[in-house]
Amino acid sequence: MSPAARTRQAWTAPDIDNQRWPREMFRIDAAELSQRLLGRRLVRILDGGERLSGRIVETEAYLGAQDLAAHCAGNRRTPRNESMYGPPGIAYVYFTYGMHHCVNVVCAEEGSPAAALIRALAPEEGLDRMRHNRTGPRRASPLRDHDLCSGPAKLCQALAIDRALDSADLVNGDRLFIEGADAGSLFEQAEIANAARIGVDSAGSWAKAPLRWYVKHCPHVSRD
DNA sequence: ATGACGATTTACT
DNA sequence: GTAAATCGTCATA
Repeated sequence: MSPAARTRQAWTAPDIDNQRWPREMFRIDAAELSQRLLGRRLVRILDGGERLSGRIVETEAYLGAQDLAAHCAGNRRTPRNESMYGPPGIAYVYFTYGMHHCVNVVCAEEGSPAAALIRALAPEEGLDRMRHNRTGPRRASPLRDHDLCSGPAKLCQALAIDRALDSADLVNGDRLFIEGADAGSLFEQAEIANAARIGVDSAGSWAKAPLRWYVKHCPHVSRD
């Protein structure tokens, strides 16, 4: 389906190849990466080989030392956020609120902290396992598909992503990676919404910066 | 050693 | 709409 035709539909995943991203595709700034990730497939291979995946439909950019909403604001560097300073193409997984994990894709040059937060997926492979990971084996009514990965902590729970995957290499590793290596954006501008980031109200002037992107009319995003 | 906080989610009024 | 859950992490002492 052409991008133009897709704008008339509620949401259709764009065609992609199954090629993994090479390192150089991550050597870009976080805003660029955040947009380019949309439509690509995040793949998680569990111990034992089971494959879980979903299309990335919502992202946020955390730009670097100058970005007061970022964990690396003012070049703050601690054991927790060390991987933000690592080479492009690794994961930054952090733990927050005493119970949740979130996953970022580290980008830009090594030593220059920047990353794209993955905020939502349209789940593709392993939905039963995701449901189990999210709620356990028993539940009165099973979670609906659009409740599985519609938030940064939800998708980590669904895909079993935790601090063990912090700094995991998305280029050469075999536990977490991104597929769909065609160059450029997979969407027309009109198919993508751009808005302020979520949960960064205390970041002063940076709180309102439009650094969140999501696929319009997609039921799997965290919010519209 | 201590205290405050958090790139969230869920349940409840 | 509001509030609770829950604890690693970091700054301060």
